[in-house]
Amino acid sequence: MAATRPTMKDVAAEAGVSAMTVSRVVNGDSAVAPRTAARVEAAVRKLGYQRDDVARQLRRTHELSQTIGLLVDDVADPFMAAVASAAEDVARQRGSVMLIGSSRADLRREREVIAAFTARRVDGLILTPAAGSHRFLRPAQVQGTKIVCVDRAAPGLDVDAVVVDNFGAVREAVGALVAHGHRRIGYVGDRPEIWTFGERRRGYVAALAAAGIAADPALVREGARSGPEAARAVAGMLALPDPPTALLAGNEILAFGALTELPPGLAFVGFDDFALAARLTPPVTVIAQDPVALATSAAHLLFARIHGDTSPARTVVMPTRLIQRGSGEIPGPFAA
Amino acid sequence: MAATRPTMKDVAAEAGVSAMTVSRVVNGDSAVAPRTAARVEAAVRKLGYQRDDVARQLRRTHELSQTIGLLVDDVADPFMAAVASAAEDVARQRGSVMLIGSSRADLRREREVIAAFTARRVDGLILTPAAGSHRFLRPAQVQGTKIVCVDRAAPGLDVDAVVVDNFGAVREAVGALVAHGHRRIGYVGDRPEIWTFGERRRGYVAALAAAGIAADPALVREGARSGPEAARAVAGMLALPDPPTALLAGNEILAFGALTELPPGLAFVGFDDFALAARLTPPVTVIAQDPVALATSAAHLLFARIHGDTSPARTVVMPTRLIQRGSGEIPGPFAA
DNA sequence: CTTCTGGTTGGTATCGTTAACAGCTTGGCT
DNA sequence: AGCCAAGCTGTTAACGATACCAACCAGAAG
Repeated sequence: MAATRPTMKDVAAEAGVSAMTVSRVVNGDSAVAPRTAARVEAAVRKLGYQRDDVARQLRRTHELSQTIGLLVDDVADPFMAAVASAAEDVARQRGSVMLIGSSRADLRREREVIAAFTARRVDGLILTPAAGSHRFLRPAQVQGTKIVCVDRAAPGLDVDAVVVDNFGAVREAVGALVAHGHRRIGYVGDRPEIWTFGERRRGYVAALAAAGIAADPALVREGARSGPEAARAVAGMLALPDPPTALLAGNEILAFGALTELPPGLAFVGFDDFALAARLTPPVTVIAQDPVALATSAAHLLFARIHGDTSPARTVVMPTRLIQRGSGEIPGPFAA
Repeated sequence: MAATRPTMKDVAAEAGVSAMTVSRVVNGDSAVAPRTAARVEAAVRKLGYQRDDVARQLRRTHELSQTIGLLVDDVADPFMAAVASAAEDVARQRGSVMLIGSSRADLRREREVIAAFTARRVDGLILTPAAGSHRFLRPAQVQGTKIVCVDRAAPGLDVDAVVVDNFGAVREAVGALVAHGHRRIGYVGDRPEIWTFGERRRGYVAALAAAGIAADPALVREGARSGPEAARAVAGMLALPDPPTALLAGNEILAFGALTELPPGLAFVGFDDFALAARLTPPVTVIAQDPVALATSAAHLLFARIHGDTSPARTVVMPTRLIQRGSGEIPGPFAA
């Protein structure tokens, strides 16, 4: 049957010493005679003892728990997966473990998961905040939980964030489409209430405005959260009497969906680079960002805060790069 | 400054009751007079109190910690990301949070992360075991930590596993290539010491043997763990005096790498389906499996164990499907 | 009036670990 | 011998929550 987990007391009895001595040995405290330490170590091995970090954390309430929490929309999203991988790498380097949760863009779910994390005394949180106010994080923050946002800013919360210039990147990409002779440019994005997608749409609108093109609401489809949804949105646009000649997809997942519906000859730009972009026909022009660099930077920032950095909250903006591979350079009807 | 986290004692003082009463209110115990409960709730809100689950877990040592651990090779791998997402979903449904770690196929790292997890009293572990013996998990298992493997079996450990028939799937796919007239078929895989890739190679070898084709070691490149490594492996094979006319890639990441080097006319089959497979030229034939179903099944199995299922360890085999899209049906030199 | 019941509340000990301090050796020095 | 320092080990009391039991109160029953 399930043997119960041995405690320091058990090890102490086995080795004929006090629990305190076991503690010292287990934690590598030098002030133990080598012979005693050897006896304790033998007992540890014999019983299969492992220190109980739950009890340890309780006793050492003012020390760190060496646990951080990561909250993303959905780990299955390749961008978020890269973020999670990079964040966990840094956590490991810093001797911490990482709790992970998916909000699925649902603020209530995000709240619940964060509550479960803070109840376990995480030292800090890395978030891709869902839409809506994150004021609810204030108490946790006041009580010492460090918070860093990645990919998105958190409305109503004074925290560090590591993001890219979504507005500028999209404005540039749409500007390039305009320069290639497009005036009817479609945009498929996720919910604009999510900071990142709000910024991207702003960039789209700004580029059109700068070119003196009136924005057509029929060419903007937002709230798509999956490939099939994006595909339907694109199909809808293409069925218009005056369909777009170019299209911008707001992220990798939406790009995949859009590409399934994309007719040849339609110009296309996607946000986020992906493995096979160069292999498609035509090769896909993308706005590339570096999720690993974003997350690594965010994680380092978090650990700096955890270890006492109290400087004012800052927002780190990482670069994006427009990679022109062909699909975005297909000339439009107004090409020179 | 960082206000310190309020405790039940603080709430009790604020509400003019004992800590015990606060505990009852916080945990929804009914035996509290409504007026008292209201006073306590007001104090909880006023102080921003949240129950400390670390202390709670310690006191309730024989209850569950409502925490599970997931250990994968690398969350950034799309297959593993899907697994993580699905596992976390189930955990959440079951009221648990999930710790995540990446082994990067390094057994030592896997051990360390698992130790950090068990020290935090996880109720169970979902693993994609790296190469090597997992005997080291025995003590944790004996002490009650439930373990389920997903995607891979764990050599030397008596645990549940949810996998696909990698051997049969690859044998079928390679058999199909042979049937299309190929005799020089290349294989790019990860380290065969990892159970899954061992099985896949066995399938490859068995299919060739069944067709009476002598295996050529120059056509087998193993140990590739990234796109670029797979690309180099493929380039190496193609530079042979007698290059392959067909190629099988052992997983999604390797397929992406291989595809960058793949000349037109070479038949190709990849293990794992991916979003743009149908969009490539030619469309890519794949062996599809369902990582979400695998992980969901594994997680349900784990929670069943956690909640007392003591039946003998079982291995669940989920289906794969050969999706013929074109690249795998390109005829070879021996086509009828 | 006493006893009892049921509903509510509080006290105490404990989970496993460790900080702080106390106590015991041993050996060296005067 | 006497004393002290250094090195090692043990004791006690927490950390914050809760299981268990005791105590209290009102009102009902006898």
